[in-house]
Amino acid sequence: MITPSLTQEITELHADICSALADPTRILILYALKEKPSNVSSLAEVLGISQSAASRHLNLLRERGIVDSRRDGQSVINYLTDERIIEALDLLRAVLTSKLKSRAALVEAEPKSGQ
Amino acid sequence: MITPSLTQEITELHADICSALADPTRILILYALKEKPSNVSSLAEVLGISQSAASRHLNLLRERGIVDSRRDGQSVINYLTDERIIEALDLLRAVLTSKLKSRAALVEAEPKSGQ
DNA sequence: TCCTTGTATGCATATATGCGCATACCTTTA
DNA sequence: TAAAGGTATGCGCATATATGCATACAAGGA
Repeated sequence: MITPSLTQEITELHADICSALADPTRILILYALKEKPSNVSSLAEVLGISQSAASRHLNLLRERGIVDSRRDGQSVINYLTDERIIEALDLLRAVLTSKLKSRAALVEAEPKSGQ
Repeated sequence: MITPSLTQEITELHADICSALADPTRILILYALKEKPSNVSSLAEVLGISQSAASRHLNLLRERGIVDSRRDGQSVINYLTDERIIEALDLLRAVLTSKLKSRAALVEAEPKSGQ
């Protein structure tokens, strides 16, 4: 029973995942967690952001199911739930790189100030 | 010469691409364009959105370099610039599907109203 | 040149997002 | 149980985003 509204609901969830990636700080957080699961405050320190900002970003990522956490003593360790998120980010970064490169090539070829 | 601020700038561009995907309507637009490049108003009609909304979404996608357009008579044909965007979307949708499935499995196993 | 079709945009508005600050909350340990 | 480390959150604010409506623009045909 696939209704149009069901499709739309899934598309909204799809967009929710994308919007979780739509912030520079969260992107940095995700790559950092890929390297090393860690707790809120050390993450905040590493990335040079406030503790509250880190907490909120992680909370959002948890709500979206992209990050999960387990208690370890007095701190809470956060980790990625699915490496495919990183794969997707890498793909998108590759797209970005291609664009930057071709733009650079244009500048090379056309010295008369592009646009 | 890789400065921290350069890294940050790239991360911001990375996030810009992600945020282009962070809207249900735009996701539908991208999948529709993958199937068939098309002009603003037919896209609007197919997706059941207003012409102005379609125009603005396409404009944003163009600014981000995800969509490009060429004039064809009186209409403007829009098309994807890079199929990897779709790959990334598919990856993220797969992540979503996994989560929905495992959540469903939990409901199966645990009939005492989850959470 | 005027009209039609197709597209972009200014305006107003409702909503969402990110952040710092201060503070409340939860665990563990002394 | 009190103190300390670590985490979450209410509040206020500045900013960004999405949308409809009406309208300005652009290109092709009569």
